Amino acid sequence: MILDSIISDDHATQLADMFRLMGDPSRLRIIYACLDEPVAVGDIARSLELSPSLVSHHLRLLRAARVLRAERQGRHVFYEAADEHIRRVLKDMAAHVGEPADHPSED
Amino acid sequence: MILDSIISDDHATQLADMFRLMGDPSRLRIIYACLDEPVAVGDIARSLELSPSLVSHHLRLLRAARVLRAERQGRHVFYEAADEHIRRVLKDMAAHVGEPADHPSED
DNA sequence: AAATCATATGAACAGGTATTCATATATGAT
DNA sequence: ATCATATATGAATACCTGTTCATATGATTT
Repeated sequence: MILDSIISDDHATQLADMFRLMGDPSRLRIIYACLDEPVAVGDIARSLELSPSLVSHHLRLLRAARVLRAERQGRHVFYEAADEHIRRVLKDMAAHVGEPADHPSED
Repeated sequence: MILDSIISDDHATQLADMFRLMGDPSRLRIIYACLDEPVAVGDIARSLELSPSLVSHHLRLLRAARVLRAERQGRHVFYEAADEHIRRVLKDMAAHVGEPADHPSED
């Protein structure tokens, strides 16, 4: 029996890299913080009560993976979602998590 | 300046847990393998060239998080995607990864 | 130039986790 | 009952990564 939904190792690794980036609470909150509008690093740090250093570390990863894009303006650097896919993925996942369990016998 | 897209720590942690599950290549390939139709554990293992033990470990996590649902049939256990959100999230992320970089100066 | 603010970076440590191996449980057949 | 097949589970290990702290770079003002 042959499965038709198999993806290549390369593709899986690439996708997994993206998901893994969203798989950390701090990083996910950072993504959410600048999902709808560009936000400066310091503002992200303040509103989420995370150290600027930690935020910067995470932003570097998110930028490198093209989850967020950066734009310098004076001494501030503003980050925002890279594209619509990111926004939709987060929205769909939120919908999934928000739903009550519709199948009774999960452990 | 107040941000409007901030999510609670709880919600972020819940979402991050889901994403982290998809953040491993083996686990992601397992999800893809049974995304469109129910597939038995052994078939997943064979087609992905992973040990049944490893597949079972991963399936347990995916089932507990309601990413996949299981159904026993004789001595086989078939796994399939839990709902449409899962399928859409994977599809959107694939679209994102598949795209060429549209912003030139990322590192 | 110095000084201050904003962001980035490097090293180091702690906690987590993917994988393997051995073993157990469950279902069906003889 | 035993045997074979199919999944699941527990422990052990090797690797990875999120966070903190100290320090560096970049930008603006005086």
